[in-house]
Amino acid sequence: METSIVWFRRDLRLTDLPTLLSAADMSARAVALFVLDDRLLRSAGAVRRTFLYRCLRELDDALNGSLVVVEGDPADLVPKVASAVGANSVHVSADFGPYGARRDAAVRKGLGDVDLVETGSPYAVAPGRVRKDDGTPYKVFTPFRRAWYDHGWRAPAKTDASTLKWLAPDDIEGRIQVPDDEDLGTTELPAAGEAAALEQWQSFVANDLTRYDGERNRADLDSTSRMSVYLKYGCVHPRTLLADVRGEDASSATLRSELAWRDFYADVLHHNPRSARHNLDKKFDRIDYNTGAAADEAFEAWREGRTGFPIVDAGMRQLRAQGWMHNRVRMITASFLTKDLHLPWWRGAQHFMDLLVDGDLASNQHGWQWTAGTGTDAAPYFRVFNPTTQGEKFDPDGEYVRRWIPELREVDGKAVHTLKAGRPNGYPEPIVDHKEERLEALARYEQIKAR
DNA sequence: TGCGGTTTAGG
DNA sequence: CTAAACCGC
Repeated sequence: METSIVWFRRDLRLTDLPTLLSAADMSARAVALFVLDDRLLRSAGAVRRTFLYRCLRELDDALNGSLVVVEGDPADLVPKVASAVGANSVHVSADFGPYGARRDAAVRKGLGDVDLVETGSPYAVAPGRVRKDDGTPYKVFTPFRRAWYDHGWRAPAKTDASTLKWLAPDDIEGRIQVPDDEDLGTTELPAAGEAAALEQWQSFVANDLTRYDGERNRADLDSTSRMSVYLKYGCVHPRTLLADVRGEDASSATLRSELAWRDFYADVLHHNPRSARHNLDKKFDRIDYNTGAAADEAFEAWREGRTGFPIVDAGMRQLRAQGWMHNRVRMITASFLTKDLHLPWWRGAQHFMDLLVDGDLASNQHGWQWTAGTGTDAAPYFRVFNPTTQGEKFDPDGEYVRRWIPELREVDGKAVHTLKAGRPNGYPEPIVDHKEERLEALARYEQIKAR
């Protein structure tokens, strides 16, 4: 009898299971396997580990308790489980990036005659598939999006895991319970799992989609889709979302475009694995960053939300409180770190990856590189966000700042952004002069441009 | 998903 | 005269 393993990676996609199973003719018996990968877990941060555990518990419920969880190195454990259950094949969604490729090679080696079958990707179009006519990858977003849209994608699979015959062998060595939640202090996370994802999505489409294009940049409104964390963990597939936003209205088009950014950055990282840690555009390797004790102190003030720039501090405090930050504010805080504090983007990107529950290597690192001006299709070097005018524009009544900075709660309206009447309750003076540091950033970019 | 200087519409 | 539109960096 045919026995297969469905190896769930970090993406716990229930959505596409029937498709991948029918494609593989896995009607007989299947083991649902998740490997708690030491190396990935350590780098994830407590917030993402805990959210992952919650997703796993939900998945286990959906599979009637037959999810097999083991802990360790996939290169050892996947072949071991395959051998224990006499599997003929292992099915896993495609991965990318330096670690994913190395891990796949190691797993494949251990499997011997057992097939390792890639059964899809957590993207509308898998990384590497959208290419120019000459076969090279796109380096600019807009033409990528056009080609991505022309390429198209199949309809989402229907979720019905209950029709599958899941095996839950008890004698698998190292099988463990999903770990308990870690202590997150007062951090509040969204509900985990596929049901929560679909509920949030349906509520967004019914109530907020029409306002999306006009209001998604407003930090003070809950006007974004909040899908990032569910996409990250595969609680929902982007094709499921795309199937619901096929309209020609501006909001549907903008939402599709945001999903195209996600696919674009995955594609960029797929073709340039080094760009997870290094400047994609090498000419920026020569740029002068601040270092030493004063730089570390500034970095600490940024991380803790006490830079004296209200919109920046509000964002950094929201990040700690929710493991999430509004996208517009991510750009503002990132611009501040790179262009006002003259610190390298990877220091900020690391902090975001430590705390963001939706932290995704491709989107995070390339979002940062976009702001820093070092990435593919990056913002031009002369574009420097002014934290005060950005605050006035995207938090016009100051509600967002007051929500996250208690010291400023008694300041009325948009005056919280300028604080001309003073800084109450010990809220700090600005740690830098934005006008000066903007010119300093332009001068440093000018330097590397010269040669 | 800039900024700042210049042009121009409108009163 | 003001503010929005325009435009080069």
